[in-house]
Amino acid sequence: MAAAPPRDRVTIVEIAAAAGVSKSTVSLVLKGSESVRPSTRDRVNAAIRDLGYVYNRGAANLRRARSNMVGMIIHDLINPFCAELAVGIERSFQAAGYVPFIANTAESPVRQAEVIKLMREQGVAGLIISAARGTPDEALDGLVGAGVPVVMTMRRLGGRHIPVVGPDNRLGARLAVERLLELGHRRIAFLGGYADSGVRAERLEGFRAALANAGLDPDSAVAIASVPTREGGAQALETVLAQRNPPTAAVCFNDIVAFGVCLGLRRRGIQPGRGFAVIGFDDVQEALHADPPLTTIAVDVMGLGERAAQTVLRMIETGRNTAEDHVGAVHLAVRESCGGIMPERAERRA
Amino acid sequence: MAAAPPRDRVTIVEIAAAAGVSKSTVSLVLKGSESVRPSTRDRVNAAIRDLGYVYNRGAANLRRARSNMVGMIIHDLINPFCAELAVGIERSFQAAGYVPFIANTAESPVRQAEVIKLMREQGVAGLIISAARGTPDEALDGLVGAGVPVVMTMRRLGGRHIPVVGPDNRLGARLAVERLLELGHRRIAFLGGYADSGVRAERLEGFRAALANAGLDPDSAVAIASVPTREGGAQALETVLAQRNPPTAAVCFNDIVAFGVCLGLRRRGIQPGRGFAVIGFDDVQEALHADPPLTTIAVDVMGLGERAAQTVLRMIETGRNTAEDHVGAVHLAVRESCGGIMPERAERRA
DNA sequence: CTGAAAGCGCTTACAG
DNA sequence: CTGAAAGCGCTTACAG
Repeated sequence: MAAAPPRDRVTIVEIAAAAGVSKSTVSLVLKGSESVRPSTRDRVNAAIRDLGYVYNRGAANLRRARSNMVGMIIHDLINPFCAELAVGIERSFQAAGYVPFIANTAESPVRQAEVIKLMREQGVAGLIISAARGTPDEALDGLVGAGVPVVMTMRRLGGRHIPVVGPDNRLGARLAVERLLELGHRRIAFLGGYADSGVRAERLEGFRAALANAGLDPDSAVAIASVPTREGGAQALETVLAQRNPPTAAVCFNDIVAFGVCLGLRRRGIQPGRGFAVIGFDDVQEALHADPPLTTIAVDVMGLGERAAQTVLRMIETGRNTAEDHVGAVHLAVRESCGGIMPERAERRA
Repeated sequence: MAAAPPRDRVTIVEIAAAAGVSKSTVSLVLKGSESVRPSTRDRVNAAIRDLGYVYNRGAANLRRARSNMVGMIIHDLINPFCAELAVGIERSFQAAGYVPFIANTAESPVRQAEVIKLMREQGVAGLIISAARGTPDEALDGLVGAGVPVVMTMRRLGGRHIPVVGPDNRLGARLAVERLLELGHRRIAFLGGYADSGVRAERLEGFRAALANAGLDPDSAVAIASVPTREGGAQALETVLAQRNPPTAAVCFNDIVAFGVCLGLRRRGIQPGRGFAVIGFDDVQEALHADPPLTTIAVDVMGLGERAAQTVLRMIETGRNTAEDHVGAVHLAVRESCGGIMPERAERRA
């Protein structure tokens, strides 16, 4: 970073001089204090306008020992689910007058550690993090130990009391299975997601619970892990279809995997929702416009993002650095990929 | 913003006391100065470690009248193209030791104005912006007038000399048309994109130029504007198929529109690439995994993002606040949606 | 209702 | 090689 020629920024002392008051008074006007005489206020504001004054928030933060910056660390910004989450978070922060730093770790714990350090140095008032895969349990200890409010989204960190905001993974998976059972499926697979994923573990738990409830043996149901991508979904499908007595339906780790499963089905000439039922998880925007439209567990990502933001905001403003977890509502968004709906349309297609 | 209980941050004076040196020396150690005796340096570093010191970048920035923050303003972070762009930009900034503020304007010029104000107050050293639709030409005058380096991506602002980094829209569209002509198509439509979009105007220009080159009448080729979404694409397709003597192929404003066109085709029982050729623009990650894989103009978004970042970085570090435009290379990524490739596979499918 | 003074946590000449 | 002093642009008691 070479030096740029110093720009002469106009400061409150110049405003004070122009308005014929002290800089204390300018500061009072800036914060909208009631105790400034209107005529003085107007003079100051006129000077601000005329001189093109720009408030220096950094200086103010330093003096007040408080900051209006908040951080958000996202594990994969290119994932549409994460992008929607980020937008929801950002929206709330902006509305509350905070400015969000965003950083994408691309699932790298190393990068994540750097970013956390940077954010601390920058003096963020609080932080929301969707942790990279393989994040060590102690990754946030420094931050939390220093009293910085931290909220996790989606993913939990082992053994730490950090509030988590995420959807009801167990219930979601249960709803999906129940739907498939209603439609008459008995051999249902769980497809995709990293084997070591905590979110996957929860979804799988709901999946198995629903099977057990229905008197089926949850342990006999296949669950294939995969990278949570389209390719991963397609591969998981191949694996499962190669088995003797293959399933007739799948609950997928998430929508992206489900898209991959649908792709794989179509490659084999099977129409998703006709020959094989597919249900996703998340309800990303694309799900509605997929072909066929994807039945999925809607989690209201934006809402979760907003909730996470509200939670840190409250922690910041009350000075407490703990909060309750939030388990967000989910519901089944029934569309064509699981079959059994809109029989008239299905007829027409047949 | 209520007050949080002030945290007692450890500062360089405490480090200085613990190490038995002055704070000047601590500062020197912090910046890695050569002129500190190794034994002193080690003592200081030990104190830093022991006391859990965190550098206060805000204070440093204030004193140095320089900042390590840069801003990026994105018009729609949920759009995968924009997300990839953001990631490319962020990567370069991080690598250069700057910390990027990111803001999503969701195509709102009002929001954008707020965000620009906030970033100025925060003291960003430079800014990259993909402007919201309908941004007034003077939106960046304040910033630029104050000498803040600004680079635009993708979209240009009328009548202003702000460097723009974007793909070669004209060439891209030309390549697409040329391919379709080679494949024997003669009635080719241009589908999607807002009618008032500058990017669309450029792509359309390339489209028409290619037709004219081939001796076809560019004015007789249909161009249907639409919102640049899947729905928009599907509607544009409907419009065009309803005409007498409809086209047999389409160059689409972007990949999202192209996905919508493919969706619309399939709804009508037409296989994209067999009954109707479709070419997109951008080569978002999804294009490769779409069904069928989308032929499209690859623009190397991440590379454009990195280039934009390098450009502001150079402006920041040289103190100049102009730079050349960058017109990024493009190429045609041939896949199945335009037909004419992989005849063996096509045979097998038939 | 307004001003003088101190101080937030750093860096930067300038001495020595 | 190291220290004392000034100052970045604000805010905050404290007087008056």
